[in-house]
Amino acid sequence: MRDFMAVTKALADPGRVRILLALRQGELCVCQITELFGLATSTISKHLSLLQQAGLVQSRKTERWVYYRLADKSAPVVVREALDWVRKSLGRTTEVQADQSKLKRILKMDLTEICRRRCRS
Amino acid sequence: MRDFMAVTKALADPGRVRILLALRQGELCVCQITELFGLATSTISKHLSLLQQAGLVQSRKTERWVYYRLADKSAPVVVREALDWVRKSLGRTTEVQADQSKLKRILKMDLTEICRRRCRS
DNA sequence: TATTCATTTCGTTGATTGGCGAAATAACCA
DNA sequence: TGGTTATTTCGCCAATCAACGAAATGAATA
Repeated sequence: MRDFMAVTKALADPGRVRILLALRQGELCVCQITELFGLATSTISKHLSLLQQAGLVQSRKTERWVYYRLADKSAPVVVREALDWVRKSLGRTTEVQADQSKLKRILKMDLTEICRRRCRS
Repeated sequence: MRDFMAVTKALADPGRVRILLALRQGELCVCQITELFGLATSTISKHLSLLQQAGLVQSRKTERWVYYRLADKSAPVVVREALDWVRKSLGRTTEVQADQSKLKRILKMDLTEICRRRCRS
């Protein structure tokens, strides 16, 4: 019950759900996600922390960046089914596809440039 | 997205999830659910209203009582899958089975007696 | 018609949550 | 070592939410 509620609470915010859907593309670093949604870095970091506590995402640190990715097949059943449900329910909505388009553009940019740009603004 | 978030927000409270699991037994009236969880009637009513708005439960009014039941097969896919996920994930946890035991005792009681008892306390 | 009774709605209170910027942390580079 | 840089943590504010009791609703009954 405890684990299940961690998952439902993590899914109860549209921003976090959109992060999960963005991660279908593959792993993303915090600054890319920040750029995608236009929120403060600290806000995104908090969301990611919550998603990770629920087991929905995993992270990996390389050089200066922390990459987040969706939980893999070794994750608990409740988590895998939650991710399947999210993908199936929202994968094709226009809102999410808009995120995907924007993300494609972001992925073409250089990581360091994204971060530098964000600091200026 | 809007509909999906209504469902996830509805599932983000343990009390509401326990209500859904209790309704596996079949339809229950508000006073029975109130008795089961020991919360104020107004609190339960609000939870049920939220669950209904999300499409997870349906209601039926008969004589003095309002009965709530789980959404049936005519419900949207996203709702049916949410209910399946909840049942599969939590159906056999000890916490939920405790609710079931208590519910069995409540179902043996007379409806009018449950309501009368609650008013006194 | 007036009353009773189950439920819903309303208004309030205390707790949780999402958002931000600033400070702390941790890893790389000069 | 000292300085940059990406991320996390902290402290704060505004908004949301769960819980309650009281008042309103609405249907059955006396």
